[in-house]
Amino acid sequence: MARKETITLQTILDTAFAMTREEGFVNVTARKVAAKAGCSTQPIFRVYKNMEELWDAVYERAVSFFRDYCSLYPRMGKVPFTNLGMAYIAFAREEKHLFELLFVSEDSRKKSMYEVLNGDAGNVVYEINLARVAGCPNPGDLFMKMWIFIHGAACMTLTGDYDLSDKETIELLERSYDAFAGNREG
Amino acid sequence: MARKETITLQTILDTAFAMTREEGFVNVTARKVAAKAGCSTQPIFRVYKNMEELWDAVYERAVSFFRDYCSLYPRMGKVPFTNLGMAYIAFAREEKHLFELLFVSEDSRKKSMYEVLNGDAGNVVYEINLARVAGCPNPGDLFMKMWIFIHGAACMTLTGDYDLSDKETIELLERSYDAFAGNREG
DNA sequence: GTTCTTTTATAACACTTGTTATTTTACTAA
DNA sequence: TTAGTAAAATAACAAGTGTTATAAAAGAAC
Repeated sequence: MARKETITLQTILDTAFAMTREEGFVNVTARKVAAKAGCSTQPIFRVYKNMEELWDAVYERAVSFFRDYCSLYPRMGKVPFTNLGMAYIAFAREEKHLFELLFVSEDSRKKSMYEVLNGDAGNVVYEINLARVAGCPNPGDLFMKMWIFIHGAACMTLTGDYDLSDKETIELLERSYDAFAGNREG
Repeated sequence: MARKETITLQTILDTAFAMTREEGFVNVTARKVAAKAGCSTQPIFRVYKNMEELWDAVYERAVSFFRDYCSLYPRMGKVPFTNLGMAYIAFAREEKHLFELLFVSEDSRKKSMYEVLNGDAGNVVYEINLARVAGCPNPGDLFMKMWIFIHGAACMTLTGDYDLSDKETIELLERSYDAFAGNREG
């Protein structure tokens, strides 16, 4: 009955999300997305009402991407919060633009940190319960301290002010946990 | 011999810096600065070769402003690093746009964190020596841990994910210091 | 093949940016 | 008062943005 659709919503969203990863959210403009997708700007405005809608979709995809990234990250920590912390810091190093969008930007659509962290898997709640089971008397307070520390390391990674290896970072997190938990240093 | 100068370099720099504090670096455009200063864009390009030069000047002023802010901040901490840490976190809360420019942005002119922290007063070196005098065996390592924590709290302040009072923050920093230093909790 | 419909491309509008050419203004020296 | 000079204002250019009006293209039904 009519011309066949060649540029789909998925094509556009995929392109825009890839651009966010590579060049940052700010560079996701109508013309640049169109150029990357090999079409004019028109197909964008057929499937999305306006750019705001596309940006919303990209943001939501970034949230999902982060949650998948964390749940797929190899579990290597011996103490609570270390798994999630290592994934978080690695994410800041490997996906700078996404980390910036999700956790440091002033973007109006930004969710709170804990909203992003608590995905379907419920990472934070899971980790806190893990700590409780491990015999920690005040796991919520301990998580807060640990997360301030982890977030600090991640943000410094982003700006190049933190440059420890994974091995060194694990050690650092484990020692910090012990310190916050009140265990003597070994 | 000629017309008297009415819009000086100082006027323009003051205006641009004030705008950075209030609206952020991104909003310091030629036309907006001119509007705020009550003139056309022409006087800007008389005293500065281009906007890049003005932005450079604004950035340098932000660095000075931060250093003054820290050295004027009331000293309230009982343990090392707490003074600087409290000032840093307060700066993130009170001067969001400046903090963003100096410590989290991807701006090309951004100095490293430690370069900014080590002003004429040599804050970091001073604090580390203070810790050494206080009998700390490894003040450099201790500072690193403390500063990751402090930076995390400051960055979370910026995004609204941290909202403790000054009193609570001091306590938090002092306990963290004790924890990192290996002192038992009281 | 013709007609109809939807998708895509082209072109344009209105706005913002840095920057520059031109004109106007204000002051000083003679 | 006049002439010269530097500062400031006006206006324009080129490039970028989101968005939309219009034209072209491609496939389906007849």
